[in-house]
Amino acid sequence: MPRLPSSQPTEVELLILRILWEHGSSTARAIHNHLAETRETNYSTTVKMLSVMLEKKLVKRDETVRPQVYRTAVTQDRTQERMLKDLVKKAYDGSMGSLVMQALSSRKSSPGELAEIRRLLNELEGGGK
Amino acid sequence: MPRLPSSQPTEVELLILRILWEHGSSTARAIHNHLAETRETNYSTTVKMLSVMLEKKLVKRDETVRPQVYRTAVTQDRTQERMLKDLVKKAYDGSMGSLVMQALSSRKSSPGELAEIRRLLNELEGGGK
DNA sequence: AAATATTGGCGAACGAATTCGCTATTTCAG
DNA sequence: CTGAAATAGCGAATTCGTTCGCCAATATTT
Repeated sequence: MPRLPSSQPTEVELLILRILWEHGSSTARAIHNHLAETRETNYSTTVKMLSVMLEKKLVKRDETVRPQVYRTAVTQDRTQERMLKDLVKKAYDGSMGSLVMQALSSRKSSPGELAEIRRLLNELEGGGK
Repeated sequence: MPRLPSSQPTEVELLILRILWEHGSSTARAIHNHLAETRETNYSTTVKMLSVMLEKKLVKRDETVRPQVYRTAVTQDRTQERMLKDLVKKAYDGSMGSLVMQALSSRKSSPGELAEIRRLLNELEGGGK
């Protein structure tokens, strides 16, 4: 009757990771202050989440200093890639290509982004030969 | 102390939606048989999930026939788009472009897919003027 | 050093997601 | 028509994610 353990960072975990990616190593207090800008949350909750993330090895903690300092244990790239792959598997039947096409057509990317993508595309097709 | 109601189809809901998208309107039994190919699940569970999805308006039900027949109430495109947009917001800071770039570089798409994407890209840049 | 404030940690509580047992209803074979 | 088989529905149980209250430990202020 259970449910599978998610393997991907959850909603709040991701919020905290993003704060750490953006601001680098931080104390619980600093993390909480950033979090509190967006959501109504309690300091206790932040600390608890950090301890959960510590167990899941999503963050590491320097306990030699006071207050303790947290840093990420996963990179932003790898995390994004994992989540993306997961979405492709769950919703696009494994076809990354069809996801990309939908992404491009459904959303207007900026001209700069389009140029960037075109450059990447050239690289990929060139390298493939 | 709760958690927010997810707004996106959940794991199992998505599995059921995919079955319906692929096979069209189906009875609970037929849906269950497809589900059971992949996961160990009970007929009762399938029926329950369908009733939950009915409440959430993810599926509709024709009760005039016996056995009742379920069909989707959401399209695959819209669902994918929603989930994609959600991922972009949560993990890519809203930048669809950076998602696309990571998608293209991290995964080898087939040459056919790349050509298709290039075609789409031309169309987008052309149309933008 | 005592009082006060900040930091850290634990366990309880709640909703969401998923599961299934059990009962009721309907269908169908004989 | 009667009993067996399939279908439908309900409520309880379980896990995960998230929240917070409360207490302990540590640091800061007076």
